[in-house]
Amino acid sequence: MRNAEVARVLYEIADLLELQGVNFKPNAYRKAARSIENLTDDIEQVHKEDKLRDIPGVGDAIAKKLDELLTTGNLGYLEELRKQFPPGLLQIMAIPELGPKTAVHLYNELKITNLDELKKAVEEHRIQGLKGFGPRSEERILQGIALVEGRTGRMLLGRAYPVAMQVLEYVRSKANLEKISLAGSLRRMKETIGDIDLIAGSDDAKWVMDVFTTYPEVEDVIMRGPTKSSLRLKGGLQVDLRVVKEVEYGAALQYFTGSKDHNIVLRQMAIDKGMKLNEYALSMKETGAVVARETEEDIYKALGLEIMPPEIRENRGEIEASLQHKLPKLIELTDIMGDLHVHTKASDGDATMEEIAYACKRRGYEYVGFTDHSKRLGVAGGLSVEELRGSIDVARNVSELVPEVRVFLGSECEILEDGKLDYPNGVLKDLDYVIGAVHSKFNMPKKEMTDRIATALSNENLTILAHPTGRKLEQREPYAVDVEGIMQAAKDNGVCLELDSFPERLDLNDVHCRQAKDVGATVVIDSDSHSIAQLDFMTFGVATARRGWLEKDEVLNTKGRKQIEAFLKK
DNA sequence: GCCGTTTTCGGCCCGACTGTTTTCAGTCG
Repeated sequence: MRNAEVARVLYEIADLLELQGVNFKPNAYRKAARSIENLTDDIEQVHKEDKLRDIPGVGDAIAKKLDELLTTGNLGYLEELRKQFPPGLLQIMAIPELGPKTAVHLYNELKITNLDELKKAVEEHRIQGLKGFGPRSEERILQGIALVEGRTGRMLLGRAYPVAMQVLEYVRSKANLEKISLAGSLRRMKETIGDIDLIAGSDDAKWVMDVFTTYPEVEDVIMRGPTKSSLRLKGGLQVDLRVVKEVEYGAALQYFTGSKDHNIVLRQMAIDKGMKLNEYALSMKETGAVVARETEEDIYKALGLEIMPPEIRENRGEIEASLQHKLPKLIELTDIMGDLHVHTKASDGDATMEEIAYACKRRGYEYVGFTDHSKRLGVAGGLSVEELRGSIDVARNVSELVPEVRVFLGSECEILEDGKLDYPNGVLKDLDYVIGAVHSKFNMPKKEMTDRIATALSNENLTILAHPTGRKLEQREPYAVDVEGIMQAAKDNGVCLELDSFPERLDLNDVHCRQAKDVGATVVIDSDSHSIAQLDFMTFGVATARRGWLEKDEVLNTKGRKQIEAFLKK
């Protein structure tokens, strides 16, 4: 069972306990679930080593339940909880502004057990009669149902980020604001986000709110208060803006950037110093005297910490590292010297090598690597051996046309079921480098998939392992594979692990990057772009690498042209 | 249900907004 699956079970228990109306237990289960999601190790391995109790938030009771779950694949406790409420209530709880209390209330009073029955009850105006509900409630519920039914889940970082930057720039310029920033999971560059959080510091909050709520792309103003407003944009994204006084900007930015777990530790540190930390300031508990608030730096400093980049504020050891002055110096987008996974018109991309080479020159890249698909991937225009040989000449010509950018010719070569590559070694050795990729037979058992990839890694022509787990966010689970074993094998064979920057992929993910760092395997961050515009996806790959604590030296394509030439020649 | 240089019980982050309340509960982040 994967960590994410185990976490999902605990989240469901938390929701069901919340329906029961018990206190504190739901949060205890959620904390344990988050820890397991963030775990670098495989939960099954932790279980095998009898170390479940070492996971933060896992005590005797939850450890016992995990043991049952991981041993039998089932959990009696969850089955029992499920019997107490109809499953539809969890869906009702997914409606915004409708929580466990209301869900149970509707169930007890009107015997409403799912979204359809709720919709019917609203349409027949049976909700209005209940205590605490009016006509407005019915309207909100109806909107909420439509939202839940049309919802695909969380929004990909790569989709939300450009939208958020547009809103931010609009408010910044129109309201003439200096102090405005992304906050929340988007500022931390999580791979998926729930909604867009913005924070502004201004002594004229009303004016800022006027500007914000009249953003041209607004579908619906969900709420509008003096310091906090929420919009739903035409694309369905929700944007929240919180305005605080100018002097409070740093405190608010820190607070609303999170993560929740990071802030809980910070607040505890404040309490230990006789202080209190909230969105307005770090202040003395007794007197209320302000200790720090204007900048994030001031707040971290007053707590005895070095400030850390938003991407690592997840309570995964960054606070300890800060205390010991051992924070990593994270890789930055400007460290990237080239892109080694780019598709062209020859397979399923939509630009020519020449067009892409010029685009790379404009970006200041020193090199680019073209890696069209291999023959087996017919659906994506995989190249025959003859076509591949032909593209070697094209690449040479482009290299002469655009001398500022060194052009490498590689292949995104299928790793077949037996671990062999899709071209004979005699062909592969004529390329500058080879990226191996799994695009077929995702359902192989773990051992077989691991052997398949390990075989490919041992091929002397392989340079990079593409998107190592094959997951696609909101679409496809990663295939079953021993990730740590693969990382070790990659390191031993001198093969780099790719961090594919495509928004659906981000594979390796942040936790895997951290694992690669621990193992000592080299990571290469690629855009996997199929168009010129997609070269920009590099931003999200670098952000994910930063979330995984990677530093410049741990990433292959921070090296300059000469070093890469030497590396690929080996 | 978890956790502990204020330990084995008694806490658990805390403030803003909404709707329908005539003072607040529920929800959210």
